[in-house]
Amino acid sequence: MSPEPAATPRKQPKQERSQATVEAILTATTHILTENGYDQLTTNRVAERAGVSIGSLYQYFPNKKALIFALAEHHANEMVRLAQYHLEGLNNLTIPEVLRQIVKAAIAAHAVNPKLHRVLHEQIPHSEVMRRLDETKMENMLRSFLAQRSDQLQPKNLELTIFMVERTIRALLHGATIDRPELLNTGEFEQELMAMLSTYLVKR
Amino acid sequence: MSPEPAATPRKQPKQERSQATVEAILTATTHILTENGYDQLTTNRVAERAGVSIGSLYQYFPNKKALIFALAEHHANEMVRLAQYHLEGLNNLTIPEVLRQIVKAAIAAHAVNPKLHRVLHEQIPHSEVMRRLDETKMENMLRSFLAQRSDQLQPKNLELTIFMVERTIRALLHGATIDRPELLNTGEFEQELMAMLSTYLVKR
DNA sequence: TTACAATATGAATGATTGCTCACATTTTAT
DNA sequence: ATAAAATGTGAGCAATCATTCATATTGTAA
Repeated sequence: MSPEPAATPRKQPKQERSQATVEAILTATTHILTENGYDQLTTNRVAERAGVSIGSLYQYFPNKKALIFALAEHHANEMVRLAQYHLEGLNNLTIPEVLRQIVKAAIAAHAVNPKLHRVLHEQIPHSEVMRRLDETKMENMLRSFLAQRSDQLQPKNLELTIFMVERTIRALLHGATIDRPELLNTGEFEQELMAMLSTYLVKR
Repeated sequence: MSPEPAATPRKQPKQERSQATVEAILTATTHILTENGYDQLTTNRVAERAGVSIGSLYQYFPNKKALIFALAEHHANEMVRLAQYHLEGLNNLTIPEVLRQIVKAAIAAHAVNPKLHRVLHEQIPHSEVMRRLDETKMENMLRSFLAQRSDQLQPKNLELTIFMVERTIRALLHGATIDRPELLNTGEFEQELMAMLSTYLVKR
């Protein structure tokens, strides 16, 4: 990023002020999206709801797309962060055990802000970039887990397997979050999803 | 959300002439969407490309949303039609055999117009109604297939199973169509998807 | 205090675009 | 042939909305 002077970092009150502005803008965007939907999202309305002038908004976001992208990125990062937290220290587990943890992690990740998640995915025109936000990190995590256990794996083609498993988990969690939220409370859904992946992946 | 405007065609075309107009409009919409994308889709441009006046467009579609919905509906119907064609006379097959046919049917359905399918799903804000277009019929077909063979089924909860299988097939076909089109040529993808569902569903 | 930088303001603009409507043309029915 | 119905036309209205910019306020450093 910008070149840092090698001095003691000191809190810049200016920074705080503008930091608060940026946060207010992102929060307002979230609220308008979840409460009113994408077609009610105008930059002027965001500014108003954030208690900030429209000029300030354009001081931190060059345009509306950038604002939405920043929000989507933030949300994706939160989801990944939470998932990673659930996936620490899985080194000595078997494939079924790993899968159970991965499913649990995905469930937790989708609980970050389901309403926002829904709007982000079903109302907002997705750019190429945006579509890849969640995807890549999950694929990498899966790759490292599965590659370590390739001797226990039944399917031959690792990359295809990663693709299938990642998409399956994401689609089912996504679908449940949006259309069958009641499934997320019972352990049954978790159990069956894990079972499906498990019976497919493990050598018998 | 804002109150939805009527999505029903304004006028039922009686003469051949108007039938041709409607088709020209839908075709033009398809072309603009696939060649230029959703944010280039203006009603005036559609009319121009269709070789028809803007007034004529509004004679058959009350508003832009209705135009898009009509196109989405038409496309979904085509997909279902093609799928059903692949799914006739499966009465005496085993679950794995049925699954193979279902996967084949889904592949065929996604080949109807992949570019349009992509744009429809990733660039266009989806209404509640639109999201359900493909879903329901596929679920019903699955229900009838699986219910007939419940004695061979390993999972207990039929409705949950239908949900999982339908979403899994759709997500993987959708994902492959959009992000990994090369997978659709090899039989490997078909084989593995079938294998995953099969090992999960069938009693051992 | 003073000078400067960072941050905030919001009325105004400019461009886009969905959609209407008064009227013209073509087809059908009698 | 004539009326009525169906269909077609496109200039222009009206509203929306992203974005700008000239100006004001606030904080920092000397």
